[in-house]
Amino acid sequence: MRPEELPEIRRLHLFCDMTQASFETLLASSYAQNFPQGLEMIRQGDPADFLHIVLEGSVELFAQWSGRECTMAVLRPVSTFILAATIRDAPYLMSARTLERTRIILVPASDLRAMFRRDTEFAVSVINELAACYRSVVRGAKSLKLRNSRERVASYLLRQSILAGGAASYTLPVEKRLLASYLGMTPENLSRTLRMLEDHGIKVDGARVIITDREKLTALAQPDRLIDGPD
Amino acid sequence: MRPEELPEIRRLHLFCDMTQASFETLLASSYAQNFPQGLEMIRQGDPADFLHIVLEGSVELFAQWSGRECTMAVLRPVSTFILAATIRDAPYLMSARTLERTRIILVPASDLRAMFRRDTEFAVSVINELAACYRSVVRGAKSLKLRNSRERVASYLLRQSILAGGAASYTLPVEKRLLASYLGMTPENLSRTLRMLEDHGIKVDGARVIITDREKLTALAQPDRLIDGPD
DNA sequence: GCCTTGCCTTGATGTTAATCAAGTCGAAGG
DNA sequence: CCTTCGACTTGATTAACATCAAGGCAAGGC
Repeated sequence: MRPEELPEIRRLHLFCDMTQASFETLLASSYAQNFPQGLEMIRQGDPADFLHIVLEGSVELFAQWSGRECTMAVLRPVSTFILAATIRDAPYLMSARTLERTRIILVPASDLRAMFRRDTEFAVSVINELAACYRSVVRGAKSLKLRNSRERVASYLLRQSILAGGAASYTLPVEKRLLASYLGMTPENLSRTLRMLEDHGIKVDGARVIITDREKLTALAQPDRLIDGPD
Repeated sequence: MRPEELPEIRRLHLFCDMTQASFETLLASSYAQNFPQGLEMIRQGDPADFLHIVLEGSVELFAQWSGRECTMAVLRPVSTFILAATIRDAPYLMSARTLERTRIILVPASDLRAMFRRDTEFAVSVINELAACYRSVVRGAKSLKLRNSRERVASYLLRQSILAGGAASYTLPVEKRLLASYLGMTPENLSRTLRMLEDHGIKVDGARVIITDREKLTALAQPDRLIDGPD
C-alpha cells in the first residue's frame, strides 16, 4: 500500500472517528491489489473474508439468478463495499466486477470484527455506515416498487444533475446498458424512454445529458427526499 | 409495561447480549402503548424518535409516493422495527400501520444512541442486527429485479411452506391484497397467478395453501439461499 | 485505409402485467 | 333474516415492457 493512500482511507466516514492506533492496526493487516478491467473479483455465495475499499477505478455490484443478471450498484473511489457480509461472516449476496483498471484495499473480515469490539468509536462508525447502507437500499426498493420505468429514468437524470451541482448539462457516469440494468429495465427500453423524455425537458446525445426544461422534468420525476435523498 | 414482557424483549438478538444493567436502564425510559386496528402509527418523513418493538398483534410497513402505496414488510411479535432511522436520527423512510389490535414498546432513540456508546456488547448487537436487516432488503431487491411475478409468488409460497416446517399445507399469514403489494403486483394479477400455479404443484383455497407437487413447484421457484435465505 | 468489435438505436412483434368493470362470496351487524 | 361491506375473483381491454432482428456508429487493431 502506498503511504499517500492512507489519509484518503482515513477520511472515510467508516474510519475517520476511530483512534489512530486502531486505524493503523487495521490497515497493517490489509493489503492492496490491482485488478484489470472486467475481472469478477467477488462471486456471490462465496464466504466474505474481506472488506473492500475502492481506491482507483470503479466496481459494479451485480446479482445473478437463473441465468439472469442485474446491476445493483456502481462504486467509485473512495468507498467501501460489502461491509454487511463481512460483519455477519456470511456469504456475499452480490458479485462484483471491475469496470476499468481498479485498485482495491482488502481488509480481513476477522480483524474488522475484532476491531469494533475494542474501539467503541469504530463500532459507532460501523453502526452509522450500516444504517446508511440499509436506508440506501430501502430507497432503491421504494423506487422500484412505486415508480414505473419512465419515472425512474426521469428521477435518475434529475438526481444526477443535482449531484453535478445543479448543472443543466452533464455526462452520464456509466454506460447505458449498465444504467438500464441498474434501473431495472432493458437497454432497448431505456433507449426509447430517453427519446420519449425529449417531450419532458431532457435531451440526450450519446453520454451527454442536457436538461432543456427543468420544471417539466421535475413535474414528471416528482423527486422525493425519502427516495432520492439527500439523507 | 408488564413485568412478564421484559424477558420476551430480552430474548431478542438485539438485547440478549447487553448487560442486565444496560437493559434495565434502556427499558426504564421506554413505555408501552396499545393501538387499535388500522392505525397509522408512523408516517414516512416524520422524525424517528423511537425504536419500536411489537409485542402483540402485527404491523405493516409501507411506503407511499405520488398517491401510490406499497407494502414493504409485515412484522409480528416479537420484533423490532425502524432501527436504522432511529440510529441516524433521520426521518422514517416508511410508514407503519397496525393490521390488528397491537401492543408496542417505544424506546427513545436518544437513549438507544447513548447506550451503544456505553455498552460494547450492545453496539455489537446493533451492528449485527443492522447487517441482517440490510441483507434482508438486498434479498428483496434481488427478487424484484431478477424474478417475474409468477416466480416471486412461487418462491414465496415455497418459502412459507419451509417456514411452516416443510408442511404440505398451511395458511397464508397475510391477506392476499397485502401479499400482492408485498410481492410488487396487483391483487388481480396475484389471483390469476395463483390459479395458474395449479399446473405447477400449488392449490390455493381461500387462505389455505396446499402443495400438491413440491418438485414441480421447486422447479418453477428455483429457490436460492442468496435470495430466499436462510441467512 | 479497412475491418473488426462493442454499444447503442430502431422497428416489429409478443408477452406480461395493470386497469376497468362486473360479479361472487362470506362475515358482521341491524 | 336480510343488508352491507370488504375481500377476492373473473373476464375484457389496454398499457407497459421484453424480446427478436437488423442496422448505425465510433473506437481500436491490423
